[in-house]
Amino acid sequence: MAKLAQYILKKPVKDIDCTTCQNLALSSFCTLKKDELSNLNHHKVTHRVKKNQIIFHEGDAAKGLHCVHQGKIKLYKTLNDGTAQILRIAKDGELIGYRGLLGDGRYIATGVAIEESVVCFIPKERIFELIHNNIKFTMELMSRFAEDLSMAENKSVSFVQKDTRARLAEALLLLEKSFGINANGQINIVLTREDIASIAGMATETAVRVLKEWEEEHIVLLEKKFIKINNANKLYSLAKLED
Amino acid sequence: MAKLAQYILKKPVKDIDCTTCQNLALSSFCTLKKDELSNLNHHKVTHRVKKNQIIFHEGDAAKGLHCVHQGKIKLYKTLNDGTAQILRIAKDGELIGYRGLLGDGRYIATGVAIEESVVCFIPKERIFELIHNNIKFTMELMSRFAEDLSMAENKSVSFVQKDTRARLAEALLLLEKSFGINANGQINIVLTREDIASIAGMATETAVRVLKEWEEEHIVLLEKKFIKINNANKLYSLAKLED
DNA sequence: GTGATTTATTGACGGCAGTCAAGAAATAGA
DNA sequence: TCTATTTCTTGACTGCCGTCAATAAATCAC
Repeated sequence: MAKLAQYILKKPVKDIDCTTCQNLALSSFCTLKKDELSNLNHHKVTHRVKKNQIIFHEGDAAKGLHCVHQGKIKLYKTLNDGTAQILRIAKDGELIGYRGLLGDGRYIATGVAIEESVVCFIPKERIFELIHNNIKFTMELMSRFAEDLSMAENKSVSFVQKDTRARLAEALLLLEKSFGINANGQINIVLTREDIASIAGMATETAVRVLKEWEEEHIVLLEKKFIKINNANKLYSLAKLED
Repeated sequence: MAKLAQYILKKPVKDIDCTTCQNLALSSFCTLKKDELSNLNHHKVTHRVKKNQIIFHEGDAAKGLHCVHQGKIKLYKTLNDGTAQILRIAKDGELIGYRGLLGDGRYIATGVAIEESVVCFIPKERIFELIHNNIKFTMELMSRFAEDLSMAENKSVSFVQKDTRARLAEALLLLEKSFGINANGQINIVLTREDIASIAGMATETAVRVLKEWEEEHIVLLEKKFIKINNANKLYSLAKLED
């Protein structure tokens, strides 16, 4: 795995305003009232993070949550044997680290930027304030949990019941759905083969082999690190998603 | 799989009172005030359900949530190919079906009694009322989600990274922790081998074989459907839980 | 640009665990 | 109780996919 920058370089960014944030509609903060938004804006700190920089560590005390302003943040758990398992990859407008606010107050995963990103930090006191005062926000946050939970459960069912091909097909379709496609029709995210394998829960070599096989069958088109899905229907049936 | 009784027999039970419920301290409702509790009591309906009776179906519109007063309720998802995957087994004092309250308002799993049980139903209107009026209850419910989420994520990591032995060891330890032991030191729950295999994410035959192997090594002691953990340390190391 | 490091690819090999099948044991239903 | 059904157990077989190893390609750091 790539060398990771261990600490956030303190590079606060000044010119981002929550009240006019481009991601507002996408984010959980869309439930906030005007004054709550300006309060949020006043207390948030924006950082520019470089590729491979860690934003928070699994097990660290959670001092607040982070909102991805721009970029992509990989969330993963590390196992005893050193291997990592990717839980999800957050994109613009998404909150990360919010699970650390509950329970034992520690982050349950590590967040690392997989590309240069801009992330806003919001102290947990402000979030608790919002939870207490804004029921819409609370419900929104709860829905977020429920959604994550559904995803996690579906994932664990897939992991245990499906073979590697089905899991990889599912992963590719999910990535396309989540990150969209670029001008060339390719899935709009750059991942290493190792990351793709981790998302789909398999060995890197297996991911490489299956991708190659699918390229030969014109199901996908590979160009450098970009993947284009040529035959989504075929992938759907391989993923055994719906009947 | 056993034949399932498809509908709840309407056998309301009258003599259960939320305000004096034995499970109150264990349940999320411990956050409720006196008047909220009596209101809850007034609106809840208690049912006695028999073994193999379904309480709610995956995909059904959720009309409320259910609180297990006594018994054990298995929650599982059914896949396209008809195989089932157990998500968890709820016991006294636990809420089930609460995920149906958010998102698309449908139950995401099927709940079936694995032993004769008593379950209270609470209409979702009452729950929403509580969420709006009692921040402690809301936070409690959110913590519940967070905990479920952690469990689900740990599970999917286990499923993908660990071999069958580790998963089965983990499952047994979790069952003992969750359901305790009876007078004979056995895990206090009766499950079929098929259920155990489903919880641990493996074929029934594999679960049978590994259990037998462990019995020969005196790690567990099998007696009918009861399992006694003889060597928890060994199971811990097999499960590769902590370092 | 150039060397060092990381990432991707390919092949060979082997074992874990799933599937199928068939019989025994246990449980449920009448 | 007796029969039917379900559940458990065991064996045989197979193949998926993980691991190891070696090289090529790409990327990074300076």
